[in-house]
Amino acid sequence: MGIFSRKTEVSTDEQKINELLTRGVENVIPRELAEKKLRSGERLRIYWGIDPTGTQIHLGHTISLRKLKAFADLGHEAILVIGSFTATIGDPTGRDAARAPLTKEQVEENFRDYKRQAQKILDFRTIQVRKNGDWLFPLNFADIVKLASNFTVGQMLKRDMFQRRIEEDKPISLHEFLYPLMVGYDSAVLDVDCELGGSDQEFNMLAGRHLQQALGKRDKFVLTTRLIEGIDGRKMSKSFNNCIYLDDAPNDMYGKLMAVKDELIRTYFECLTDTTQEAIDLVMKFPPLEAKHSLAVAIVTMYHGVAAAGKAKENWVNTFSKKEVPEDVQELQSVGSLRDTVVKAGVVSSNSEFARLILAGAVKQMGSQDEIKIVDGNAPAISGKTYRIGKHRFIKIK
RNA sequence: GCGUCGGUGGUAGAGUGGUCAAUUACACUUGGCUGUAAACCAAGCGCCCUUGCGGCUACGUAGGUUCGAAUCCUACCCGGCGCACCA
Repeated sequence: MGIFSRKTEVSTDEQKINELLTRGVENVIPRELAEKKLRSGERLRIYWGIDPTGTQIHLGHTISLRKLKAFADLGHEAILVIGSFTATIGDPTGRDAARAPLTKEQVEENFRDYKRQAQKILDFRTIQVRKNGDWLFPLNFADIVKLASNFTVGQMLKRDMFQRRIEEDKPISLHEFLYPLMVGYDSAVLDVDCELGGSDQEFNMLAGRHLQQALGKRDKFVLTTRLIEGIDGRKMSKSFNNCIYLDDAPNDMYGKLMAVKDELIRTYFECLTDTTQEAIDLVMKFPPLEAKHSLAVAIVTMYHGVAAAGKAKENWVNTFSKKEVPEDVQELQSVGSLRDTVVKAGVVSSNSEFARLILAGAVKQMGSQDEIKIVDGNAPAISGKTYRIGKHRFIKIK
């Protein structure tokens, strides 16, 4: 632990503590314990666990990442736990049973990639990284039985996800009961004061609190971060395809942020940026379009810098407000007809799909003044011309 | 192990011998209206082409019955529930 210990001053600034426990936060359990610990001036040990499954970090994940950083910034001991063991077990939800166990090398590689993305938020010089395989792999069956004896089936079944699955006659695999055990053991081994996680992890984290108590370790509090909605208002999730990724290019990130529902602007500001409450209140008085521009600029700046954000805004205004051709049009080599060119490049998924788009009047050739609607499905791809398909797809023929 | 119910398109969930490329809802795509969006309205939503009341492939997997099967039969795989088991 060497370099992390000592000489770090722990801040007990009331306002900072308050912000820490409220902004982007879903729940703090138990709240009194959290407040007491944070005010004590003691250096707390806090951790957040991730699965090294090759995740593309999206804005939803950044709430926890940023929270971890906030703890570190206050002078606490922040630990990032990589689920190197859990990743080799398979999908805890049982949904994707065929998920292949990851090898050690894959875990390493995935984490490198994760770190590359997370670095945009975390300063790894002030964050410890631990792998839960270090203490989970050595456990034998007897150890596991002993651990399991700390829980009752009733406790496990209380989890509402299980309740729902029982009601719906959906399967619950036995190993799903072991998952909270593993997660809980992490916090017992690390003997932490606090665990962070998405609110979907609340049950697992509380299992850890229980286990830690049962094993006579520190009294841990749990802080769940909010699950943020994606562009369309549903939970941000890869399966809904409504995520904004840290790896998104500035223009994409900007475009996606502009597509966010108006009602989410304030939430995004509060959970995803450091903009002060007063500034947010001020921005929210703007017309929605402008408020959203502010949001987009703020977030793109965080991950790509001011210059890129400015350019992204300009590009967006040009293409969508002024209906000009975006600067980064995809250029395609013509292979004869427009259909073949565009299908071959994967811009349109199939010939049938292209035919439908033609029928719907979605395919247009851009001119300096007007757009010409293309009605002939066999129209050639004319060199030098730019075509627009629907609202968002632009291609230029070389 | 026995019994029983079930496995359908991105999801939920209809359909129980022909009229089923499969009702419907959500999601998605596109057009209209807008502020880019949302909401709303409309169309589309397996693939292929010589675009036709066209061909091909699809309702867990493999066979079978039939002029014809998502629908019936057989085997297998997977799941729920009940019974049994209580080491």
